[in-house]
Amino acid sequence: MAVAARRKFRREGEERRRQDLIEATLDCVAENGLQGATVRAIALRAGVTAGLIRHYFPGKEELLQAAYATIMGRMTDLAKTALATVEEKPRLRLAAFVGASLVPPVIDVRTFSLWASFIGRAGSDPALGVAHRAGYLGFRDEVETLVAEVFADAGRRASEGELRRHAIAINAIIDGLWVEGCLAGDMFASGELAEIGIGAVEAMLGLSLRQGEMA
Amino acid sequence: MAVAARRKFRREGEERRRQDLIEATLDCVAENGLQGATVRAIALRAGVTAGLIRHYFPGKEELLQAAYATIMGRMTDLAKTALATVEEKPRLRLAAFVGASLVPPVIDVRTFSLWASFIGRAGSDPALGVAHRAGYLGFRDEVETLVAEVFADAGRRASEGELRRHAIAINAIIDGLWVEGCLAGDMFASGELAEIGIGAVEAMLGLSLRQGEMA
DNA sequence: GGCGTTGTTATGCAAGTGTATAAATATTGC
DNA sequence: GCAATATTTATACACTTGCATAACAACGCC
Repeated sequence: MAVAARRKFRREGEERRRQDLIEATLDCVAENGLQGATVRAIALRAGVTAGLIRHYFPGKEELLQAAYATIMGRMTDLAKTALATVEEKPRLRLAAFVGASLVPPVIDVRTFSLWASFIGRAGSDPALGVAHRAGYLGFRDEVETLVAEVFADAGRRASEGELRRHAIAINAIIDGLWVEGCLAGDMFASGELAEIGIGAVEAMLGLSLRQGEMA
Repeated sequence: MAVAARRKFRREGEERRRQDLIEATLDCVAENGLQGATVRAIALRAGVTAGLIRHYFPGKEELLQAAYATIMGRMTDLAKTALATVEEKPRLRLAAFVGASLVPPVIDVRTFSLWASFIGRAGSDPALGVAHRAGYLGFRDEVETLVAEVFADAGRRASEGELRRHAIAINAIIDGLWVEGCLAGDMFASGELAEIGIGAVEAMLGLSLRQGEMA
């Protein structure tokens, strides 16, 4: 008798399974928004059955939080990688940072979809709002430090307020170009956004940031 | 006998009801994302029962599309209002436009929530992607025209490529500051973002845009 | 190689989903 | 007032959702 055979399976390490489930969740959210992230869809994509989710997470809510933490961490890491350039001179480092923020893998539709899906609820979900602020401020502080170094290197002085405003504006330029690059990357030539971003920052600071034309 | 009384109701004009339903939908989406926009939640907020939705829309999908079209139109209108300043001189008009884009009602958490909720699916939903592009390009063209007028007014010449790059960068500055203002408006003093935005655009164009200090 | 542990599947359930349909009543024209 | 109309409510249905539970089987240990 062909009785419905029970599905074969392998036991995976706990960390591996958790990671797989989180990754599957991110895939679902990226493709169909939070609505698409049902336990069954997630399980299907992770290659397990739905019930297993509750073996690794208290509930779907916690899985989503873990997924959000993961994507936030990943974005932060990307930003840090962009910051950790090998360049020595502050001006080159700033240029490298801006440029790296405006090409793949930072420019990425999937990441953008995830960001938008989660951040859309930052207005109503306090936890999300707080997380965004923390990430943004950390990021902006780094930019501000970088700008301060650039100014020092160029022998220019700037007040705290000026540094703050510059950091806010540079952040905004990067964010704005990032959104456009993610949403409609094909409208721009390869490297064009990076070029525009660096040019804009140069103009804003009144300094050349590239080698060969440095004052 | 206290038999369950049927609910009283009033007949509203067709257009009014449609608008109410759309507005209720936007409220639901803004507060709890697309997930929160269930027919019952929408109906409750609109003060009607769920079945009525299907009397005005073929299905929930169409209601959501109508809601998206509404918010897009509203954002476009706000942008147009910001563009339609009374200023005569191109430089003042550009400054007024940038400034108006960075204060309420353009800066608004609810609008941002709606934008993020819908745009998150622009990567997977072609219709959304196309709509975004159209809106963005229209917007950018306006900025480009404005920049061209500013240059002409200042007696400066710029190639098509330069104009394009300036428009892209100015757009990005506005968008980036807009996002921050919406997400964490309380981190900035009133009018600070507008000030930063105008200052950044001035630096990028190498021109003063305000009265009294014009070259 | 048998056996306990527990990761995993399978099944079931109550609540919520969008939609279809019929009944009821507010409104209009006479 | 009264009948006709179609807006609105009420109810039902099939399906999906997250979660609970029990059966099962893969792996480690002796």
